[in-house]
Amino acid sequence: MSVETAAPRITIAEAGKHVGETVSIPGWLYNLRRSGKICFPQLRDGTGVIQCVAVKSNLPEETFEALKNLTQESSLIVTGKLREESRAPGGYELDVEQAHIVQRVPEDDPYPITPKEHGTDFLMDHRHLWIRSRRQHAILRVRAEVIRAIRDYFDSNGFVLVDTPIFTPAACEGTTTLFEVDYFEDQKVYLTQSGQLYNEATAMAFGKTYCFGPTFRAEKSKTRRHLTEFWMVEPEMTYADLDDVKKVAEEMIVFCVRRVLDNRRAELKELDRDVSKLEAIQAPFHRMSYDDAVVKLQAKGSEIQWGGDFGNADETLLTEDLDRPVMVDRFPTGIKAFYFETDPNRPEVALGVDVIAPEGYGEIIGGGQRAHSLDVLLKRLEEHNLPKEAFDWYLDLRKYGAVPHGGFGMGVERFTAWMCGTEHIRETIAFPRMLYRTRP
RNA sequence: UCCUCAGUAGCUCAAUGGUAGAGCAUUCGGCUGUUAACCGAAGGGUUGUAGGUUCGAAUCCUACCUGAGGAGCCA
Repeated sequence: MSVETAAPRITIAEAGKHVGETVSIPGWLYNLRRSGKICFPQLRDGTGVIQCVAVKSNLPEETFEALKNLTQESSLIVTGKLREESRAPGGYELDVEQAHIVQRVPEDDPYPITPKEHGTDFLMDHRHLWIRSRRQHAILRVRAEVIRAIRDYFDSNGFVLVDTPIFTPAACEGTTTLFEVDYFEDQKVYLTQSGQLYNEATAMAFGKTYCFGPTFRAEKSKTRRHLTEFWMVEPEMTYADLDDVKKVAEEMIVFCVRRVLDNRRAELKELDRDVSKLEAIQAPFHRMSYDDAVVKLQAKGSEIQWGGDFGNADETLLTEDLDRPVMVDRFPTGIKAFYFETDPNRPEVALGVDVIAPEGYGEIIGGGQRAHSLDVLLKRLEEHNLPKEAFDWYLDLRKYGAVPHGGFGMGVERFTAWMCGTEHIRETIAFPRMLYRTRP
């Protein structure tokens, strides 16, 4: 059963197509300005905000009084005629003829988030309401666009979506950063930190696959770039080498940036995002070896030595003079996970690649070519002190038709933060999970 | 885990060791074109918690709690 309205029901986003018509719009009171015998309720409905005009002399007494004294975020259905209006924010205005108040927010317990400024702690405590605000609303719409673009890219380029489990029996890579969960019969399982090992199995079955879902990292990282629960897309390709991985990463990023620019212009404007920075994201990206990156960083004053991993400041330094992402490859084997293929000409470097976004957004993609020889993998497990038995099924992939293959993982929130130009990753997911925050 | 900063009205913030303040929000009054409207008035406080110094503490000291920023860690 659908909700009854006095006139044909439309959304605010559709207002332009109904100028001159009498329509009903269900929504919530975003803000209200009034002046004696006229008032301007601003209605939001999730698709936009529209200013309404209620004039005392044109309305029944109780309708005007109800509107004039309405409280912020009260739910209501307004009915009236739409017209273009240059004075109204948004360009269209609705002359109220009827108003049905669905639920009035009581004034002794008013909506806590006013149009004025608030602090981080307060807003995070009210995250369930904060997502109604224009800025948060815009960010989450960009996120949805990013996710849709990612899916479209892989779906239309021969990748098959095969999702991997969230409960996993052991570490994919390291061991210390896993959330442990009680399973039946005193068993322990862990929340996935990457679907990659399973992706390697599915890619051997389908050729090209990807998984896309939540990922969990029990790292005690307290930075503006870390969540304990985040969404990651991970493609995996067979008969592919490091260059193939880099090419797909580059193509996918350009595709997603284009989609955001094409479809979420209004949201980027709401966020005051400098879109020229995003227009500049074109192939080819900058390409650089780890060796050259270390030299460049040292020249810029970094303390980094060959063999060390980049810090946050290093990533920013590396891209500060660049207008598009940089792909850094061939990292020291020692700082990469056990499953990376090594360079046949230089066993001391791994065939991994990080894609580092400009403007200080840091690593958005990590990936590379996987070791595909059984002997190499066995040796590597030993070097990393990992139990061979836990990886028996994974090692099967090297016994039964091993081929060169590779892939990468991209964090959706970091990518969205980059698109939106947000300071902190916590705004790019509806209900962020962080080191010291799991509510609401 | 470490470093730094912060905690005062529902919110954002003021207040030389000496009477607890403003704006917004709420309530009441005014205004027929407002743009985070404006004008007038009212209500609203155990200054994060527990100790200590002092004639006197929001202010100084100690511990703890909470939060923020950063470091480390980080596929």
